[in-house]
Amino acid sequence: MTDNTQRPDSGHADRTPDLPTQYAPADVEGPLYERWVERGYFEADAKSEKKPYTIVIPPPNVTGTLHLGHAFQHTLMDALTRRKRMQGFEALWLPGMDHAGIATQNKVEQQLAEEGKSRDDLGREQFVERVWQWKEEYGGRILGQMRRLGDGVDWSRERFTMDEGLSKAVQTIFKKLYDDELIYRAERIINWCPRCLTAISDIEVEYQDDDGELVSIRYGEGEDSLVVATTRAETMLGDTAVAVHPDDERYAHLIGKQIKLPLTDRTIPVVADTHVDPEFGTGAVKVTPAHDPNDFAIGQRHNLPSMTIMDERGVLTVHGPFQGLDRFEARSAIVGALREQGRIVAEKRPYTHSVGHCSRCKATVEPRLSMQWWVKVEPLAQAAGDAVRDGRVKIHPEDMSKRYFDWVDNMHDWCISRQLWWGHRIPVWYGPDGETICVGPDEQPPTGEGWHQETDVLDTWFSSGLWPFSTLGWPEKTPDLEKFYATDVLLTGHDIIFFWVARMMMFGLYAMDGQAPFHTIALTGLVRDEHGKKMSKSNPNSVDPLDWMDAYGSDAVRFTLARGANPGADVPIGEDWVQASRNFANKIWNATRFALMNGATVEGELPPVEQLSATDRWILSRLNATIAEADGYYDDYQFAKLTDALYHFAWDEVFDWYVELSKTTFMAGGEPAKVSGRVLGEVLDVLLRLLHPVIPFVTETLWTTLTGKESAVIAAWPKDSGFRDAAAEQEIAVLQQVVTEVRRFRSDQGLQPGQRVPAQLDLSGTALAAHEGAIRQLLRLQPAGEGFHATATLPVAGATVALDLSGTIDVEAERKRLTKALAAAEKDKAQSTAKLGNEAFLAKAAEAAVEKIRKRLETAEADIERITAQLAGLPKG
RNA sequence: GGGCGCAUAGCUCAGCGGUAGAGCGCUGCUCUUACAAAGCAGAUGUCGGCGGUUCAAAUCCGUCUGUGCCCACCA
Repeated sequence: MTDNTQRPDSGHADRTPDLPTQYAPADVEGPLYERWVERGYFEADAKSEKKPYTIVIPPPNVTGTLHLGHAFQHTLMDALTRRKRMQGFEALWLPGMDHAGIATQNKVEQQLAEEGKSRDDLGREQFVERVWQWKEEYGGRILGQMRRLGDGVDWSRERFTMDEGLSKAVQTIFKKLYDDELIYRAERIINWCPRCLTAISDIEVEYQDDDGELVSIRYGEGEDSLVVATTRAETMLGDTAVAVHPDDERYAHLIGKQIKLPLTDRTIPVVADTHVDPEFGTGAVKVTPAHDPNDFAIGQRHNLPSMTIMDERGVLTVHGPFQGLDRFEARSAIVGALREQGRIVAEKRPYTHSVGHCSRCKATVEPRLSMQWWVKVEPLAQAAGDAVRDGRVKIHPEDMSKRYFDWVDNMHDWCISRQLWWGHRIPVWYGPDGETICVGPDEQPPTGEGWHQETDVLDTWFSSGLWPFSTLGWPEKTPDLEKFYATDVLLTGHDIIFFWVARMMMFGLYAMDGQAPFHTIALTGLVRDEHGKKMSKSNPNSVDPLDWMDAYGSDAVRFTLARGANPGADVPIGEDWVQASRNFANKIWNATRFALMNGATVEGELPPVEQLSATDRWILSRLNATIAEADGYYDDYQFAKLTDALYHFAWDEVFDWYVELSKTTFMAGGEPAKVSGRVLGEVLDVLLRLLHPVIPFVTETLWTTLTGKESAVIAAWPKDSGFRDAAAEQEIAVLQQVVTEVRRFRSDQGLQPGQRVPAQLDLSGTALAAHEGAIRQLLRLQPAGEGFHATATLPVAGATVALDLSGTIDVEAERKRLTKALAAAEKDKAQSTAKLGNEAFLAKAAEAAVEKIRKRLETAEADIERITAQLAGLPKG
């Protein structure tokens, strides 16, 4: 099956794996993915007997392309579903896209603008038609990129929020909410984007500190005057009052009076309102009910009229010299005019204050009084909060739930109408006599003279709020809905808790009779650059993950992202780290090549324990412990710890030690080599399966080559056999200690790694007798022949290694080394003695801790004795 | 203005009461029966400052400083 990786000159003739010496991801990844899809591995079966495991994808915008944030979340979701599939669940990862109202409409409008046209030139129907065309032609590029990443989604269930079925879901729930009086229409101050020409919800407003200027303007004349401060001078033309605090003595004489509004022929009242902070500015506030949410509230309390002075594009409409000016032009013009009249008392510039911007186009939001549709959020939000409070839905990591509660417990009604054309049109019809009818999906809209449908569409988050069940067929009781709802995990960035997560909770609980849409909400951080800085399109640090996938393979990108995934925390990623991951993939690749060249196999039963060497028992013990560890991390969404554990087990233990030790066995041949081959086969088989959910491509290639089986995608998940062998682990730990210590000596002595040295090994104080051959091999030690003269004797962990360096020994280096070792041992002894002399410690510390210290003391004392003797035996310098 | 979080090796981060860890980077030696995208060995930290609790504190408490994020109707 790896014919695409074969090279004619790939070496040994006997049992040659068809693997080149370097892993070349590009050759493998594309074809593998398409094969998986063709074989239907990712298609879930609603009729299956298996337990379901469901994740719905946070639907990317149709306009979107894959960025690192997607790659990150997709990697984790893919790993979760792939593992569950291997564990025998009916795993469904459902893909799809969001129609993304404003974003998409803007895109197509831009396109039209290039043709010199506007949406009005086309008219609503044609424009919407055009958007659909755009979608067919350019939309959904991200879907191809998801294939590239390796996302194991069920393409047969791909959904789009504007699909017929999903539109029906929207209409159904709208009708239900309307009938339950949870949807209503009202005139309020809303956030208006003068560029997109639509209302937007509170959370679609991004606040940022902008430089403005705070001007103080004198209103009224003489005695009957006061000074107000504002950053929005242009709105003064719409002022209908000035407000002061009721207890503010400075203005007590003015309350209730009318004062002259400059630049107009109007007079406005001075009202008393506790909202005013007497400490701030002059303690007097101009009140513009139609253009400021606070002022609107004041207006309501005092029955003030609202005067709208701008049109939907932010152009002044009041008669007079300022008519036709844009709001920003008007601001400076009006300040200029006031200055001429001597009414500007003070100016402060720049004055930094927080200004709202449209999250879509960054235009400054204009508070605007208008008629909109609202969801009455209170009962829904209550239920959404309770579901988490009573533990039916878990938020992971847990401290993120505070944010969730803060939001759902203080939610304002949700403005759901948008003055756009692209989206779900509100299913309400207005009659000639002022009637309003909400039309359900199975009802006929009213016909006849004078009836017309609401022109507004719904906020795009309205339909995405239905995503966990609309995609499964709701409102029909489909087998999918039956089988796969509620979903298991919602995995998404903490930045859309409010936009999306809370809304799905509200709608899910409401539509599905109190059954929450997911059991667990796993919140991830945001992807950052290698210095922890935010990546954004406007920053040069922004990276296209496709570039990295081209250079290092999808697996490398995936592994890097998973490795950075500490729950809820932001993920820094840099190209160096992707390289490191690629190196890891290459390492596994070569280790598997080595194994195959030495007869590693998965054929037959594992040999019984009696036939296994300590080395074999050690690695199998560690292997099973690693399975258990990996399972724990997978279950807890601890991807950083998971990948770290597998990385170190694979590289440090299997590749650096087990494979190295097994070389001796393989060279010797015979039955032990066979046993080792079977064990190595087992270790790699399991390891590759453990890694497969995170790095599916390399592991698939290697695993199928190793096992000859169809695919790792449908392989069984490894099970911890429970086999542990503490004695073997201890034995190998001692072996490692001996080898490392002697290597350090060799290195200190300046010996070249390959240089053979005659040596005598005394392993009688250890359990390492059986490993002498391996130790000699790892340390390049020759048998001590005729005339052997030990120039250095190294005592390590009960073993003694005597080396003959035939007078070439560097006495000074050795003295230095020994002195250092002696100091370390003495420090250890001192610390341990102190500890053991501490009665409070002995009384309170755990038995194991005390035992550990005793052992340390023992070792230290033995070391001091040996090292002292060695130092004494060194020739004088 | 409120809330939350973070300060540990040059960089990015684990550890969260019992001898300071990882990856990358750095130094030296190496083509050694897979892998130089590698191997072996090595160096590097008063765990942000100051107090406190404890036999024992990077780890718990207080406080200060720096820094990041979220929320809020700062005219």
